[in-house]
Amino acid sequence: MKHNKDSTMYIMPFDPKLDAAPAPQLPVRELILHAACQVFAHEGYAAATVSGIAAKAGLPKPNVLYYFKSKDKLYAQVLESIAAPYMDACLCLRAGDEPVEALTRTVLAMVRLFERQPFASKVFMVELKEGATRLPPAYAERWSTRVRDSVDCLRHWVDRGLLASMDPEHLLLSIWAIAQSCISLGWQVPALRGRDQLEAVDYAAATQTATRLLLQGLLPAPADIRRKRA
Amino acid sequence: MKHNKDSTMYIMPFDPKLDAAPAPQLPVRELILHAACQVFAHEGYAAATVSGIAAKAGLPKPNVLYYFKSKDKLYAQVLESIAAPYMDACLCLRAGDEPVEALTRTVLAMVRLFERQPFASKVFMVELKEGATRLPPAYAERWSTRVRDSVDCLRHWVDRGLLASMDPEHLLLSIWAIAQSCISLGWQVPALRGRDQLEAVDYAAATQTATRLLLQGLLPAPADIRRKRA
DNA sequence: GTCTATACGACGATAGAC
DNA sequence: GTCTATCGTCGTATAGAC
Repeated sequence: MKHNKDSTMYIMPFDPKLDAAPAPQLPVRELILHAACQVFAHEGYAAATVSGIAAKAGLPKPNVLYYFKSKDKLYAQVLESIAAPYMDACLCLRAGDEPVEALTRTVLAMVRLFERQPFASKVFMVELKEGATRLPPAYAERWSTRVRDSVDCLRHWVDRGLLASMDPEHLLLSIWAIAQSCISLGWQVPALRGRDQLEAVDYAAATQTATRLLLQGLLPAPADIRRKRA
Repeated sequence: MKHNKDSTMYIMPFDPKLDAAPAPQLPVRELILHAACQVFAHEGYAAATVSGIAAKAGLPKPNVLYYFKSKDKLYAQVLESIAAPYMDACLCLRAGDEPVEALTRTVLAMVRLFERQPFASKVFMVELKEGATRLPPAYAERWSTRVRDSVDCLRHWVDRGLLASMDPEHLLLSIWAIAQSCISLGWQVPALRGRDQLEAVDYAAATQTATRLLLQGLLPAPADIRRKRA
């Protein structure tokens, strides 16, 4: 174990709490996965390069391809190494649950994940939006069935009048989108705030905002009070 | 004007109504922009290639670079050629408006745009999420100021009690995200439906879903009725 | 304006010394 | 396991004939 031309980039999460444990000494394989996750998060799959990942990890390029045979497989491994928590966070609705409690729990779990693993979250959510086509088959299948379960659950709630009448598939997408949009100011849209102001996100506030926005829109309309402007 | 090796891909929108006018004879420049828009929408900026765009347009590769000097500039031109309607659709909130009416109008305008220009919409919305860094400076500045105006408008409404108490920046992002998520089943997430089922989206239903979801969550809570399960 | 041929670089991946 | 050198491919972009 030599490598490491530039000691300043040995492991460099923005915050000690961010993503995987920043243990000073990490098995090389984990080290590469960690670096790859950050690079894929920043650049996206297509724009990311093996050289860039190697540089981030402080290794020469061939070392990366020694552990993972190709860029494609490395990306798949990254996905596989992070997928599990997202299954539980994004797809934890069950027909027996109480809707408000279950949806609150979903939002909370998602935001928690975003907080602890911002890079992994970016990678996974982008992959989701692109159809999860690169998820290893085993995961993809489990993902699909659990998506169907969640959609069925939402439909069940809608049918029983526990939720407003909406298309359950759109609804599931919207839940993810809302949870994401409430924490994505840091990642995206510098037009909204100053330039490159990667300021600390208030995750507690994000959770509250997302939950509020989601629930009040999901519950059956109680009384349609529309206050007019003074 | 010769080119056009393969007449089957002269111009090939899935639907005659989709994106720019499918006029059988289009100025070459427009033809390229049209093809580029589709390719960028499908592959994203990084993965798209000049060859691919040329093929889509039925032209040899250098012709594309004759009209637009580089891939970068071509992309910028695509953005510039489509940006205007999105300024009006995404950022049409004014402090004097009635919130419910204004927000309904926003959702309607966005979904309309998605319906008429699915490719352009994909390109623009992705660019937005990446920080709009490639928008030509002139547009970027106008975009920023109008974003600030809309955020101020939302804040104004929140302060006056016309909307629930929420962070206005998150709120603006969420509005866009909800509108998008209600029409994005076609583009994304084949895991939700069958494989590659690019079925026709019901845009009227999407509008209704998004509006319903958004408004009921935005309005000040009238009475917090929570129906328990039977 | 149109198009063939090609320059040039970057990237993914491999060979093979240590 | 680690790393230097390098190969083949494909990308953007250009030269220059028609």
